[in-house]
Amino acid sequence: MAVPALNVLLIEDDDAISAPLSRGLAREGYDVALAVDGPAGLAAGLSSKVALVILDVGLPFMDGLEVCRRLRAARPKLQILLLTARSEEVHAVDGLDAGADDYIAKPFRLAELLARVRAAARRAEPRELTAAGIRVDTGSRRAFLDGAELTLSPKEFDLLSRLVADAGQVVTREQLLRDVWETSWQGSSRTLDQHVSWLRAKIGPNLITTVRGTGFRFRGDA
Amino acid sequence: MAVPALNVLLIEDDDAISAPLSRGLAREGYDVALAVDGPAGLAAGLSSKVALVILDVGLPFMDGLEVCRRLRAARPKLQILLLTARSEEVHAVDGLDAGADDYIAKPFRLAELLARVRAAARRAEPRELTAAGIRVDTGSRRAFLDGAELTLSPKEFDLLSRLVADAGQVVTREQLLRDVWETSWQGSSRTLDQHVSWLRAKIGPNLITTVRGTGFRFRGDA
DNA sequence: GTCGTTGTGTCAACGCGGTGTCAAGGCCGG
DNA sequence: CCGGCCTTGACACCGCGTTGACACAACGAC
Repeated sequence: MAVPALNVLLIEDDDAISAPLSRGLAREGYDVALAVDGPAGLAAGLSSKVALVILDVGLPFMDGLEVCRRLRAARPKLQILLLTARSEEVHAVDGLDAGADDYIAKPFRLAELLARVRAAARRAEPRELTAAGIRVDTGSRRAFLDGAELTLSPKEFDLLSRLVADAGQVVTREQLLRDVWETSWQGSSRTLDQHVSWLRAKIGPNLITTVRGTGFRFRGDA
Repeated sequence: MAVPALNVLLIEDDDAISAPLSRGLAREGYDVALAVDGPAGLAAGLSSKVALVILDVGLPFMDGLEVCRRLRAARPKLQILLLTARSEEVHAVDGLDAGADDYIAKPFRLAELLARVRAAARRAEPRELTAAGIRVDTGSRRAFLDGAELTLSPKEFDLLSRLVADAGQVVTREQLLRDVWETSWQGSSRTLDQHVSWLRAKIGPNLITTVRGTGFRFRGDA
């Protein structure tokens, strides 16, 4: 399902936790960045590229709750998932007050955390993507070209969404296969090219440009 | 979101809880009112504008349970969601006895509360849903097509309600099975398709669109 | 420039699987 | 016992994804 390589920021000083976690997240297809103390995490989290933050409450130099509060103040729609050292120590109230969207108590199972992250990621996904005359509405799964609705197959829709989500940037074949096809099999296959071809037939040949040896790029606004 | 500006009343004296909560609710698109003690909450809750109440049991001047009882007596169909200080203190029995529709124990996760609210909102009070010539009155469980009443079976009505509630949006098969059938079994079954087929026979084939591989979408425009 | 190599565009064909619908059967309340 | 209502299996349809084949464009070596 077209999860467009969501940027996740992990703020955690304990390597024993952050290492397996970021590995697991990467395996699920997220783009993971790591910060190891409060101020660094806060700075990184202010970047609009980050859509989801996993935040430990116990951090050097700046309390996690404080980081949470500041992040929330600056970015109301950011998804913040709090890791609490023990469920007793930090009450839900504190987390709520700080503006966290969800929290999970250590020790936690990796699978559960990933499930929570998936849920948060769904909430974080933008409902509408727009670039170069194309509008993609993920809620209704409809796409428009200059206001006129396009009739797209499921895969075509997912592919277009993925490309438009990173409009102006190159999306590699591997990313596309991973996000749209959910297979990391990178055997040579014409499938991807075929779908790109079909898309071009429907939206015109100028919006998707081939980046030879790498992938494709959707036209950034202009 | 799915619910068009549902009026929610939050009765909570602790600012540390009410502040983030009302922020979270507002972010989800609800119209939130706040009352900080029992009598005020009761008064506000009697207004027919309010469709859903989130009620803390520990309140100044009047016990939350008492507020709940009185609200229930006056408005049988009002959705009441109880916040209990700790799961041990107030038993489910008390809450149910007082007439609450759901209750949730502190500490709770914001995401979970919001999910419960969504569920309650879906059940909430004589709501009239309208889209594309269809009018659904969930109070009397009657549906109309261009003013003419439809004769629908219970499941057909539930299905139509669910689709119209998210008119313009794709409702996945999983969501429909969960919300209409309340089973999370996602075994392949033709049941859902059969009901959609029957619905189409009664309201015409153009209002419900199949979104292949995902679910169905009810026509969004008026 | 020419050639060879590698990556890409696209056509056509195939087969799978999601969906629409009929019909049979079961459950339940009147 | 009858009549709605829901479920389920069966079956056909057809949209859709996949794949192989082939032409061709891009690029490097010379």
